[in-house]
Amino acid sequence: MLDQTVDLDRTFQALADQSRRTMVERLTLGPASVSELAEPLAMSLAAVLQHVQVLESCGLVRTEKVGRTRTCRIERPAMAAAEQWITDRRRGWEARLDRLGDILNEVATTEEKS
Amino acid sequence: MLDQTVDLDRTFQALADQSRRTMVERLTLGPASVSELAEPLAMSLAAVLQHVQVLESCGLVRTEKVGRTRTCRIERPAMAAAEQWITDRRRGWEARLDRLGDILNEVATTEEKS
DNA sequence: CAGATACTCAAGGAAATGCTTGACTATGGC
DNA sequence: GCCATAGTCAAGCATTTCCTTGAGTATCTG
Repeated sequence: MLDQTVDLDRTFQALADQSRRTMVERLTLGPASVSELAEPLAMSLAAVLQHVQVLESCGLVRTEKVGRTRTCRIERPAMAAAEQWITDRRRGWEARLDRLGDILNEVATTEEKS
Repeated sequence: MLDQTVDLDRTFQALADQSRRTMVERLTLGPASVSELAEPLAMSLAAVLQHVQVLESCGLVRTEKVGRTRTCRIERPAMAAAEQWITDRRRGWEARLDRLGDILNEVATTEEKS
């Protein structure tokens, strides 16, 4: 629980790349091999592998090698952590706007009374 | 609508740094000056300014200079876009798990029948 | 066994990041 | 006017990122 900072760094960093997001999008449709992930991308297989390793190192993806092919699949928790951070911010900030609204209402009411 | 790719790149990239996330967290509590954002961070003001510029360039933050102080405030849409991308993935992937569940159920039912 | 497939590893290079320092410019307060 | 405050600009530097190429290594397929 202590290195959530580092994990979030890594996770957001991993998502900050269109190629990797494309891979993640593909993987939400189901597991895929490295070559399958590479297919829509204009880069060497070695490069794709490096991306897979980035996704793996932040826990967004888990891989397993069977025979000569490595199968990749999405891992929920990492994605959830990123989502959580954002929703937490939104919540805090919506709460603030609510309070602001309350204050404005109160001011309006007070004005009315006077 | 075409450069959503670039924007998402930038936005996730911006969030991939603890210092910037700290600033964003602070800003969800309300607007703040650059020095205020700098206060909890162990770095020069110039560095903080550079972070602010990153947050600004991806649209997460808007700033306005009045007198000698620059006030920063959060901008919803950029954050929402990042959140949206993640929730979209989750949805697609949950839908898939549902279909998978359906199939498993169907198989189970068929097995039962036979 | 031979050739094709599916990665894997290592080195290297261009560009981007995250800082620093030092010099400078506007404001604001007394 | 003078000094502190709040920020700005520009170099410069260490690291990291994203990709390449070239040379492997296993694992199928016929």
